[in-house]
Amino acid sequence: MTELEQYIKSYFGVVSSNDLQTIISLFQLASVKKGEFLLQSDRRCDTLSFVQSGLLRMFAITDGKEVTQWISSKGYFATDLSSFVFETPSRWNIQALVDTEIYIITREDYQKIGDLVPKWSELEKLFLVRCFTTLEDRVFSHLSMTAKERYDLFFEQNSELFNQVPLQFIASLLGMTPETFSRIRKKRMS
Amino acid sequence: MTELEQYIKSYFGVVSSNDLQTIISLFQLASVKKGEFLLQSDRRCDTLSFVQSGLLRMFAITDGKEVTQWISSKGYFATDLSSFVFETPSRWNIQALVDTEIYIITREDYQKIGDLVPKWSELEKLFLVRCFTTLEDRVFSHLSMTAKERYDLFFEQNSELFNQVPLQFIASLLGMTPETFSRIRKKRMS
DNA sequence: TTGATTTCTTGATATTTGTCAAGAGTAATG
DNA sequence: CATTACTCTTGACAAATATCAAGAAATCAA
Repeated sequence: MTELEQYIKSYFGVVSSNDLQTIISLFQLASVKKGEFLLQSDRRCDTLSFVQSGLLRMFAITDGKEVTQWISSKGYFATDLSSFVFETPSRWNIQALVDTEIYIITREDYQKIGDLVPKWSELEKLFLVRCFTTLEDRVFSHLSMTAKERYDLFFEQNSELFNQVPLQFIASLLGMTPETFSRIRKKRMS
Repeated sequence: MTELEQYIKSYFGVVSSNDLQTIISLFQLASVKKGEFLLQSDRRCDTLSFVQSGLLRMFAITDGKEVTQWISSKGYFATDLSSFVFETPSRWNIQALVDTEIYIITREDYQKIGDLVPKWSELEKLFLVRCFTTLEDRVFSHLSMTAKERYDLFFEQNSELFNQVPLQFIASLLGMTPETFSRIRKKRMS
């Protein structure tokens, strides 16, 4: 499980070896087949997962159109955070784009971490602030950047996705149509 | 200080009377004159504030242009969360749009809350998840809505700002130019 | 109250992005 | 490997939004 250790560390920071073992023992390795849903909107989200291999897409449907909010690749986590914490209906669907392996934890087991690892609430806080900051940056990109600029920035930071994921989904998460995406891409490749 | 109690409750949820008193005693009432900066970008953000009266604008400057990320009115909080928590240079400026009264707390005093109020870390977590969810919604609005739709939604939720704030700032935080904003507004008013 | 300053509106025009439709390319399945 | 289904690209066109410039309106400060 040494890779899960890395994901935990990368999100939550330094944890003692003992604590790390405690945390990791509460996760289960599981598989999601291509096309399967890890979460459906309007259901309650009872789990949180780290992607070990494969790809998960988080999306919602409005006006009959799918809007991709994020794509989680190896090392990323996936959950509807609001639903996971508040037990409200989920706003997102989470679906596997390819056969995917995940480390998954239930809400009950997640809550145990807090009891077993004294420092946990502090680590969790830092984790949440990082997530918040990432989204702040993302909002900012929509206030201050054009479609081309968002394309370039995303390509810099996530180039590996461009040959693993249907490009229409990347277009959607960047807030543009597949056609616009395709035209920008053409320029960038020539 | 009964209003500060309400802000705390609205963000952090139910707190016992005793704990609330403890928390509130660590905040100071302070004034920020119109035009004054509560925070400058690239400086470290050492405080968190709730607006008691007046208006604070959070913005950044890129390519010589000001981009308004948010406007905090009565009851909202204002800080660069990332800088406040990680002590990194702030990405935002925070400036008073009018003479403003705030309840302010320093990082040191904020950390004391955690020691004095046992439930605090749990409340803080819920607070952060709510903030995260709000930003998720905001990202989603840029992926799935037109300028008109964002205008309408923001007007529904924050109509009081429309006659208190230079409209160019609202335009910016909605991700459109002042001209586009003005034209949409004209249609909506006729 | 009166200038001075800032903010808002409006029109003309340019640019960006979206829509629709068709075809080409690619991958999935039996 | 053949056919079926997706996915991507391209062009023509439409719609949305930005830019620039000028003037009107509102606000501020002396």
